[in-house]
Formats: sequence, structure tokens, C-alpha cells
Amino acid sequence: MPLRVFEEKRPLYQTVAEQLTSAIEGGRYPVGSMLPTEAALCTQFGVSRQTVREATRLLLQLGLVSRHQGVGTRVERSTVAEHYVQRLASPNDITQYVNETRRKMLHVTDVRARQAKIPLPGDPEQRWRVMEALRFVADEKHPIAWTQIYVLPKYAAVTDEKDRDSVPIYSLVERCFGIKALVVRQEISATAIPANIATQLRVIPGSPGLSILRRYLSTQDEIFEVAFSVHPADRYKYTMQLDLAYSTGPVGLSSEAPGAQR
Amino acid sequence: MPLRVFEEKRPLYQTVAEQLTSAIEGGRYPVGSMLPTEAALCTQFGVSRQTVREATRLLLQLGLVSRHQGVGTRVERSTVAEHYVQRLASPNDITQYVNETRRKMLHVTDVRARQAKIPLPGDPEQRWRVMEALRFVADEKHPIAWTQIYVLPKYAAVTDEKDRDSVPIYSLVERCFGIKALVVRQEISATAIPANIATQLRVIPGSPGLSILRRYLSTQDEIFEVAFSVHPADRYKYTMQLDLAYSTGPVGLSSEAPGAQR
DNA sequence: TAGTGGTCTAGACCACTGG
DNA sequence: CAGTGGTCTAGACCACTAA
Repeated sequence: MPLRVFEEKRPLYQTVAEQLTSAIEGGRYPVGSMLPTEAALCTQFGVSRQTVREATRLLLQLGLVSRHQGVGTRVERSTVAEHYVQRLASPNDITQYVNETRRKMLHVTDVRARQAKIPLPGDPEQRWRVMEALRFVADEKHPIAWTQIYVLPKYAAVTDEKDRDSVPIYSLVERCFGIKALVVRQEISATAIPANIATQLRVIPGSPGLSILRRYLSTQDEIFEVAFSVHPADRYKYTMQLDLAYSTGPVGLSSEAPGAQR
Repeated sequence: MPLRVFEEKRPLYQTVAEQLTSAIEGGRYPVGSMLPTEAALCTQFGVSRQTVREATRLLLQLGLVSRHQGVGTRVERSTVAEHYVQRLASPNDITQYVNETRRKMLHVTDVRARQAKIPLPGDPEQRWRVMEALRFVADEKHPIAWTQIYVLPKYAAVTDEKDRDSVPIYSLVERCFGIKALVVRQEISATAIPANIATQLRVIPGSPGLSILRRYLSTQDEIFEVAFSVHPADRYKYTMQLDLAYSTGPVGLSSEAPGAQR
């Protein structure tokens, strides 16, 4: 007979989930071992299978277990994975000023990787298209950023787009070539602004600047764009917020829809 | 009779979800409007209620709809919300070097907010406990960071803890007082390192440095700690990775109070 | 082939919301 | 109060995995 804690107001599946959670935390089901089968849990708790599944679904979201058809439910962690998460509603928020500033393109050239001012991935002889630009806030005279953007030659055509100056380059590449930036890696460091850049930024050479190196990785694990920007110390500050979270990563998109027509 | 697309291998609920998704994207169900009731969807698609619920659960995860008991299912967005997410497995990863460095405490004092070198929240007469320290990589002679940590007086006792030097302060506060950093706000900027700090860091005064200001917010929306660190430009670099994600934020912990429904 | 989780149905009662 | 989504049951078939 199922012994239910008396006077439960909360859903049954939640109670079951908690029992299982503490059993896992307590070492009753060690990491790597299998949870009892769903049928077993049904009789053990005296509930229906859906209730059991709803309970294990919670554990699944917390990253405690994983389910495998034909195999069973495996314990993955003994304790709920805690972490801090930064969420950016729009990809543009990565570069925090995109919407409040305008870009003035300086020039566009081609270089080989080894000639670039920044480390580029892959073959040193690989050619890249380089765009150099300044960013201004509204009508301010002084730019807040000097930027250099490298894209692979096969995407170089973006430099001919007409909204080249109003849209982030990575976004242009995405739109024109149907790819998607899956991952963005960012490095933030301080530097003494070199003379040639300082002139453009209208600051004293050697004065402190915040430099950000950003690498955009597409679906095929290829780095299709590298952006490098330098900001005078007193004109820009990078801010971010991290929130405590418990669940495992986003479940992400459902499927490989048959209608990926594009 | 339900007209099912013939020869379906994929789950029914997924098909239903896709139909609903494109109906929403197509404007058939505008943002702010209500989806048909579950019962209606059952007859419309010729499926059981669980199948409908599983389908709307997918839309829920994608942030397209929200469900409200006694009310219905409301359309929240017309298109799947895309965003970039940074995940830190351990809270320590916020300060990326915690595990590879040792801290040397310089001194501990008390100050009023208005006397502090950095802006502190709340009353300018509010007292704060201040710890000043240096961080070293392994056996290197030169520190990679000069740090100042402010905590509220009620948590000042952490400065007496014995593992004060090996554990991050915010973590000590959490452990000793049973609170939890729910949110961490971070500001990264460049500065010319002032003379007094430069001496400690063994760099030339005025040389460029990366400074990071971190505010730790506890459950009660209170800022219980503010940490400020300065790094010589060539000794430290802040790196992060952002991943493309689709689902809405993690639902997280089990018990959510019946509040915050719009 | 036996046993697992994945999907699906039909029906039921409940908790909550709004008029 | 009627109608909504939230929970739960009992039973069924399927897809997958491993022996």
C-alpha cells in the first residue's frame, strides 16, 4: 500500500520527485547507476506511470538523471547543478552599444592571416577581408570605439551590402549566407592604445583602453568572423549580469523539421 | 475525422506543436490573444488532451505561449525567442582565476560608503568592512590582481574565518550566513593604474589595467558585497563564451509562489 | 526476444479564474 | 457559477537497446 504523507496539497509527482531527489542525494542511487524502472516506481509509490514520468521529468530538468529509450533512467549527478547564467535577449546585446551608436566605415582591404594585428585561426596564409571602422554615440564628435572586423573571403561580399553601415557585420553574414553564429567567444583586456589607433580615437597615444576580441563560430565549427575593438577607457564600460540558475541547459530546438526550406 | 498527414514517423504532439507554431508565426493567433482551449484543440487535431498538452508544453518552453490555470493559454511571442547565453558551471568561474591563484590579504578596515574608492549603494554614511588583498599565480612574484572587497557590517565576521584566504569572500558569506548570491552584476573597464595600487602590483603608475567591479545581490535584493579588482593589462584577460539558445529561461527550483502573473 | 522508456488514448476530478 | 488549465489513473501500443 502506498504510504502517502497525509494531507498533501502539492502535486503527487512533485512529492515523488522530491523522494527520488533525496534518495539520489543520499547515495541510495549512486551516480552512474540506474534508477528503478518506471513500472517499479509506479508500484513503489503507488502512482500511475504518468505521475512517475512527470516526476522524473523534473529530475531530468535539474540534470540529475538522463533517460534512454530501451535502456533506463541513469543517475547523472548526485546534487543539483547550480550555476550562473548570463542571458542576452538579442544577439545585438553582445556588443552593448550597437543600437545606440552609428558606425563610420574607414576602409576595406584584404590581408593574410599572418599580417593581421590580431591572431587569426587557421592557415597563416589564409586571406581575410578586413573592415576598419569607428563607432560614434549619436552626435558626439569623439568615437567610442575603433573596430577591425575580419571575415572569411567567401563571406567578403557582405562589404557590398547597402546596409553595411547600420547592421552588425556578423548579422549581415548570417542573413546573406544563411549561416548562424552558434557560439561567440569573447576576450576582454586592457591595453595602452597604440599611436595609429589613438589618433583615430582622438586620445593620447598610450592612454588606457578596453579592447575586446570576439570570435564568431558558425554551425560547422568554423570561425567565420573575428572582430577586434578598442575603446578609450573613459568612454566605454562592459557590463553584464549573471543570474543563479538550476536547470540544465536549454532543451533547444525540437527537431530537424522537414520544412527547412530556405 | 482528423486529417493526419499520412505516414508520420514523428510524435503526434510534435506535429501539433509545429502546426500551432506556424499558426502563431503566421499571425493566425496574434500576440496577446488566447489559443483555443485544450478541449478545442483536441477535437481540432483529433488527438487526446495529453497530446495537446505535450504540444503546448513545447511552445511553453520556446516562450511562445504561457498557460494560466482557470484562464487559458496566451500567445506571448509570434516568433521563437533567440538569445545568447553564457553558462558558468561553478560560481567560482565568475572570477576566472580563483582556483589557480592564492590570495594574500593586506589589511582589513572599516569605512563609510562615501569614503570608499568605488561607488557603494545605499546610505553614504553606511559602514562597510573592507578587505584589501593581492592575488598571485602559483609562485610568481608579481601579483595578477589587487583587490578590494566591501561587505556589509552584519557579515563582517567573515574576516575572522580561518579559510578566509583560500575561499572567495562571497562564498564565505554564503556559507556563514546562509544566504545566496542570486545575481551578480559586473562592470569591466580599463583604467590607468593609480600610483598606490601600481606600487602594490609592481607596475609603472599610470600603466593600463583591467578593472572589474562586481556586485553580489542576495535573495532580499540586497547588495551584500562589492568587489573591485585591478589587473595589470598584460597579466590578465577576461574570457567568456556565449552560446546560441532558444528556450526560455530555466524554470529552476521547484517551489514557485503563486505570484507574478501579469 | 524481453524489457526499457516514448507516445497516446479516454476518462476523471481538482484548483483556479472570471463574470 | 461555468469554463479553464493542472493533475491523475488505467491501459495500450510502439521504438529502441541489449542479451
